[in-house]
Amino acid sequence: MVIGEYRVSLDEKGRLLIPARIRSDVVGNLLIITRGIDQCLWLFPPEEWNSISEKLLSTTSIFQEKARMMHRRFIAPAQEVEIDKAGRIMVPPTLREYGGLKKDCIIMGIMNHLEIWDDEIYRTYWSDREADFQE
Amino acid sequence: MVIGEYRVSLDEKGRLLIPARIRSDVVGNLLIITRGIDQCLWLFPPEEWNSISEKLLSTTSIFQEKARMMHRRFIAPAQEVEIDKAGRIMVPPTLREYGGLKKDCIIMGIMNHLEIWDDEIYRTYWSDREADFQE
DNA sequence: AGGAAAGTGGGAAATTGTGGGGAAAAGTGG
DNA sequence: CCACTTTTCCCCACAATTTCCCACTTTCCT
Repeated sequence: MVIGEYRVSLDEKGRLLIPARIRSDVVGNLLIITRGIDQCLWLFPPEEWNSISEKLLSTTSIFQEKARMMHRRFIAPAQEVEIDKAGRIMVPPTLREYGGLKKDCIIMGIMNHLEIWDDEIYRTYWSDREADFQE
Repeated sequence: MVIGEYRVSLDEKGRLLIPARIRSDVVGNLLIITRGIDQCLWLFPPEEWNSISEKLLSTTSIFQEKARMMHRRFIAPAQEVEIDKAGRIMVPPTLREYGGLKKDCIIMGIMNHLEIWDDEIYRTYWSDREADFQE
């Protein structure tokens, strides 16, 4: 039950502060981070992630083309990250690259997950869509 | 229960480091490596491999075309590899060639198996698919 | 204004990753 | 069968990264 959108920044060590407002709504200090759709990163609480990944894995086999694709796209890039004592997470390098994260980022809560965007990419996302949104 | 995607590189001796994050989720220090689908290599823990290979072998006979194909494709190329004290495996030359592994590779955990890709080939894999993925 | 909480940065130890030497084993050719 | 080359294995030393921790600054709240 997390909502809100915040401006955050990656430090030189690749750490990203989860704003206190969001943090207080996260249960443990563990999150699963993976690639989202539209060049952003998704963060899930472990239980949420388990139900998603189980769904993806249970019904499918590595001998099916589509299943392999889904596994590679969502399961493989996922990593467990811990919120440190200062309330930061370390964004893994491969995901930092997928998300195109530079320094300035946006983190937002959307009920049962969080999204991290590169600030510039997020702006572009909206400027590309604001037009078709007007109908 | 292995997930994560990491940038790794083959050294001149054909050795490939299994990142510590993945290693800690692998039970013993033995893995079975074989050809995967889509020009990557698959790595299984021994028990997982046993159940897969048994399934492939038990239900089929060498007098069936498809069975012979599966055996030659997955069973025959399989080799046991050991994780050495420095956490590396030695990728057998034939498999290295099959996977098109040059220097820069990607290793990823997909719950009960690992995949190794040549970095460039993996990029191509996605650039070929990103389009149909958008549904 | 003052105290508490939130955010920021960086030092240093511990762990992880990298490369390579050299002995042993395997492969090759006469 | 022996000499020679190549590959593999085992080990160590160094480099890089990560982790852990602490101290300082800024913001928020009363």
